[in-house]
Amino acid sequence: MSEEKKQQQLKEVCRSRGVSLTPQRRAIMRALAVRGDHPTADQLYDDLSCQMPGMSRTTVYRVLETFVKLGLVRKVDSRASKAHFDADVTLHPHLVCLDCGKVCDFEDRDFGVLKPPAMTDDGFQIVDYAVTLVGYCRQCRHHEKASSD
Amino acid sequence: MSEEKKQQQLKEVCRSRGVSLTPQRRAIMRALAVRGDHPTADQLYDDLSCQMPGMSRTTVYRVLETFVKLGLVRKVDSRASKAHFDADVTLHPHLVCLDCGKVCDFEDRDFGVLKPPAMTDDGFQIVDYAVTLVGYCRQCRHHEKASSD
DNA sequence: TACCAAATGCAATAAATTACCATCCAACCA
DNA sequence: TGGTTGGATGGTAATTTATTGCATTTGGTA
Repeated sequence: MSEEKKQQQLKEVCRSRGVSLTPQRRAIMRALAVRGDHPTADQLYDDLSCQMPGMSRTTVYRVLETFVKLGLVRKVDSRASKAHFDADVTLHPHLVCLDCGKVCDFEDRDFGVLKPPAMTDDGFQIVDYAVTLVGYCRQCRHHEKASSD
Repeated sequence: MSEEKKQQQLKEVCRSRGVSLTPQRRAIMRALAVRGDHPTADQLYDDLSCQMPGMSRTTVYRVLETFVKLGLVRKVDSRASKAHFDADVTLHPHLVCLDCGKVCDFEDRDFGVLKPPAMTDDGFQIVDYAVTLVGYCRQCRHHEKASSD
């Protein structure tokens, strides 16, 4: 989805759910939507603090959480202990680099399309799933070569 | 794999890789292997500090990391920002509860068996993958009912 | 049994996230 | 258009999770 469409979606969802459409929320959505990778809250804060001086780190964390609740943004699991965010909420597999922690999309969107049951025998209700491919991005493989034993 | 077999494996790997088989390592492996869910380092520390007074939190973190490096334990991604550990290193899908953060095994081990390419067009080298089913465990669904609107 | 490198325990530190609260402003209404 | 108000923000402090430095202890081996 384009950045403009995402802004449109943000506007509609804010209106229909009765939450304020603040400049910060617009800026955070823009910053997230224009990135091809899937940044952490802190990476977004770094991007934003230049463009919008006074933007608070707390606000970035808070707004992202709000977006997740509103279904505008998806939280992506990575192997590192920080949350990554994705403006594309449709189900698709991700690549995670074990070296630099970068998270990006796997091109083949039909890969790993599954039909999990709505409920397990144990009574665990399944509402979503994620397929994560783990390895080493091109950049890190190149560094690796230089320093490998 | 049973807890005894896991201890056996630990012994063999320690010997072959030249690392010490300490009481702490045995205790941490036992504590992990006997749990059906996949605890965090801190949960294991809580379990262990009762049985083995003097056991240090640092040691738990450090030993788990060592086990991962030795291939004895797998680190499991969850939606929460903490690492979970699994003594079963074979590839299998996990269930993650959005409410309590608990991570456990999905019974159907053939579910989500994929064959990712070794390399993407972008030059990302794939070495592993994970399938994570997300939802609400039975316990949390019951609590939910009581407090739902 | 004695040695030594590796492992441990403790304390301090770092990184990521959340809580708190005074101030501010987007949305709504007259 | 100006006033009102409840939700949102910014800054700091606190919390949670994880890591590091260093002195002490100990498993493995001669």
